Amino acid sequence: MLQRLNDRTWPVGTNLPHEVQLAEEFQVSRGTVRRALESLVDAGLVERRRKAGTRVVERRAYASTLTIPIVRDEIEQAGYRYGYKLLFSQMGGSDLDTQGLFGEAPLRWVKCLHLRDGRPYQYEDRLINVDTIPEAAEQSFVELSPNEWLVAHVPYSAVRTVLRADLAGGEDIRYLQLRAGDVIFVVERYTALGKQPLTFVRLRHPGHTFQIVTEVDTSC
Amino acid sequence: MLQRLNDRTWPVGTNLPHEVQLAEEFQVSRGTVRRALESLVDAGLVERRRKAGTRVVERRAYASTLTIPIVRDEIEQAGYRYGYKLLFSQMGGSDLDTQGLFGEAPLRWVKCLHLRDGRPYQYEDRLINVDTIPEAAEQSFVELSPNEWLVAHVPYSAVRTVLRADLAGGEDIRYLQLRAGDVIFVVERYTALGKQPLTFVRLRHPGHTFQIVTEVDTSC
DNA sequence: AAGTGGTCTAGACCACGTC
DNA sequence: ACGTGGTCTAGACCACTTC
Repeated sequence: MLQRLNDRTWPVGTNLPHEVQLAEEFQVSRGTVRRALESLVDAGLVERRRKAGTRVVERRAYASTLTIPIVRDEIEQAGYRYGYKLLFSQMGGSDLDTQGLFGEAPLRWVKCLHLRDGRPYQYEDRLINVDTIPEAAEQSFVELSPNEWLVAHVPYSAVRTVLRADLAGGEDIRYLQLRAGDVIFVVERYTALGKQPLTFVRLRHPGHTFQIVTEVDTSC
Repeated sequence: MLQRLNDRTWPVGTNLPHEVQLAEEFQVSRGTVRRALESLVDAGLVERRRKAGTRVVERRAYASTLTIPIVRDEIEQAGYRYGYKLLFSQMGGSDLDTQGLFGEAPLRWVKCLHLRDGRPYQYEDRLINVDTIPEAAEQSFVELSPNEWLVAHVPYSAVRTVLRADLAGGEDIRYLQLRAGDVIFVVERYTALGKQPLTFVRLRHPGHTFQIVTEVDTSC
């Protein structure tokens, strides 16, 4: 079926035969046809609706998958030495614009720096909801970064990610050792478990050393 | 099962009971348990290996999905007016660094501009492999952008995406009407069908008006 | 070697949404 | 109303990989 989609035997807009017909044609059971069709849906190649049937769609979605990396692994796997420094930690307050995401919940506010071969790689500015993650109040984050601790311990179900480019500002210049006019790559991430807010983080990378690369291959 | 993962009845590192046991416990058939477990694998919550069993993993992968948008839709759905202008088109050559991705294949080289409410929104610099997409030689791309035409007509199976931040250079300043020192958000995308290269594109957006937002919710 | 997940079958019934 | 996809079952057998 994938081959027929790729060689445009079934071009965009076509309806495929229904499950029972496909099962007969390929001499397999309906269940097997279903699993195959489901994987085509997952790959974003067709869409299915009851009664309407299975339709070939334009290929655009499902291009790439972003991950929440452990910065340490990211750096070490690239063959560099990882370093970490806690810059700041307190309960409550923050100049981050959280747009009321956390309501009145008590927050832990942490700033830290991830280093690659001793040089600033990422400046992390984070808020943690102590209502939903009470253990976060006891963590010092002196040795272990919030990033690493959270990924290891706290499950989430919803993520919102924003990627953008920015110019280096005051804290970037100080912590990331940049100059005014330098470029910053910003990742903001907000995670929740169900409707409970967990954490919001703003990650700032020197633009000249950082990029996100994703690869996907859904080949035949 | 999702609930047990979220409330850490089954914490990271645990092995789940095997399929037959779960089937008995939840009073369903093994097939049903399997489908549920498969969706947990897709969500990146567990990993499974024969004989070794089903294991709870750290939650980091599978955060967000990037799409290959049709720029027109992206702009119009945000409530703006879309505009398009072909800047340049020829066969062969290019100053883009394609790192030998296309080998000796004949290429179509196109530059164009996507406008939002009359203002430059995205500067597109693209190479199309005419060996694998011969129809691309006949398209003028005067009315219809390569982006739109390709998404509608050409299936792909592999995508490589690079996201980064940059400073505005010569062409950005001219086409995107920016000033030296302004920030650019760059998306580079390379697509292929199997091992056949299809197209490489570099998209440049004014950094102050552009960001990528992705949301995922795998809630209970 | 044994135990786990992986694949397949044949059949039943359900539920949605288009016609 | 009816045709399509969606869900479930009970069972068989296979294939990998760890013990």
